[in-house]
Amino acid sequence: MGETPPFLSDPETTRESIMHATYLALCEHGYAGLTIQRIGEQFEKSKSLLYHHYDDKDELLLSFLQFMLEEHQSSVPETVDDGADERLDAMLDVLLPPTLDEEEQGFTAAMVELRAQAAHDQRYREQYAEHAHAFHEHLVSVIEDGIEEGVFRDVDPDQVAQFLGTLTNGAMTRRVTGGGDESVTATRAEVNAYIDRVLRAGTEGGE
Amino acid sequence: MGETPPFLSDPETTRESIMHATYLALCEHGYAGLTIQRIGEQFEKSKSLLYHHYDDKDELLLSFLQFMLEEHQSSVPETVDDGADERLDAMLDVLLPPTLDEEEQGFTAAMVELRAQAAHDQRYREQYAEHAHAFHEHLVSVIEDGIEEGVFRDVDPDQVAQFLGTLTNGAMTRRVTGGGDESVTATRAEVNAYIDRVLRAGTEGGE
DNA sequence: GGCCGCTTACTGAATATTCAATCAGTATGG
DNA sequence: CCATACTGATTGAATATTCAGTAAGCGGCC
Repeated sequence: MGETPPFLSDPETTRESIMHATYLALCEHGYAGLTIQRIGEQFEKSKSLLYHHYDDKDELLLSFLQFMLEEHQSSVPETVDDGADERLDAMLDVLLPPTLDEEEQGFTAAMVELRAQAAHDQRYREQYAEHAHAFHEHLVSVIEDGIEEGVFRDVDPDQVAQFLGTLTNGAMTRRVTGGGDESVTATRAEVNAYIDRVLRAGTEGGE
Repeated sequence: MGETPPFLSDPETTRESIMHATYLALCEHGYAGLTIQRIGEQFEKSKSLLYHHYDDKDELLLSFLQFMLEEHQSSVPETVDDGADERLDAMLDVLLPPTLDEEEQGFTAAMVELRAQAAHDQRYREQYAEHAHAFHEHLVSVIEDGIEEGVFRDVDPDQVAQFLGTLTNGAMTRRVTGGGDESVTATRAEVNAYIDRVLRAGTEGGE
């Protein structure tokens, strides 16, 4: 846990470097133990410099949340040349991989911890609502495409997208909070059953 | 937020009272802001008394986690006289209600925040793994019953239970972290589609 | 009954540590 | 020479935890 994720392995700006340090401190100590001191320890420059770039801890952490959400967003592929069913499959493969390497594990844990803050912090909630909305729209458009292409049934794209979003959220959380990888592999397998039976058009109820 | 939940409205022992105070402090300040001082503020007796009943903050919070998990467990119904499909439906109605009152909202938020700690604290992870296992077994037995009764297809009970567990986890998290109630109502509706098409036996692919 | 000794529940003040944040001051580069 | 990047020392508040001491219940025992 706490490995350098590839996306910021060599930060170019000081602010990026601070985001990097914050990430490492979060992985090591958890959100509740995330202090300016500990961020400073992971930071190659001095602790006081943090206050030169951010007004206070609050602003730093909110920036960090945005930073992480952007990173997460950019990890979901946006293929366009494939069919809708293949695009959906590709998304689910990225969102529900059978295992995670240490790096991905740390990132996922960080995301789960950050997300939980939204339960009592409205600004975090707003950030997540925005982020979830973008992801939702992405899913909706893939499903709509599938319906137009005739590979998906005439389902309610919004409803299906919420369903899949909930599922991927749950899998992400579960994996790093006691569920283990097997909870995700089983979920992934059953999602396929769902897609085949509920979503996919074709010879109705094809066994 | 921070209403007294019915399950500990009038604590009988001092330790129960401390759990109550901890719950209120968690609702008000979040896990990261959960200090002994603030627990003491919600507690009718003195702050130092906390150390008479618990070795340190760590032990208090771990006890609190167990306490909350037990409460959560007891909120899921265990009907026996109904058919398996009705029992499953009843469980999902409890786990994915269309809305939450303020009390339930606070409880859910607290559970989500606590759970996230498991991402970097192994003891929390162990507690959750145990809790999740019990819930999983409960689901499995309902599904197995359904298969025996002939109301469910011959699915893999373990896989389906993981799927539904992931789903309910995700819904719980999502609702209080920016998804809102509509994400859950949509999910609930689509779970019905899943149950009808994938799980339920009978006139195959019944529209 | 009434006093004793022991345990348990409880308190308020005090401790050392850690926290976020400030600030005066030093480089450095255009 | 001015702005920006940066540092080390420092402040005061908040932190977890301790501790000496009070109050109250309780079983025995003269």
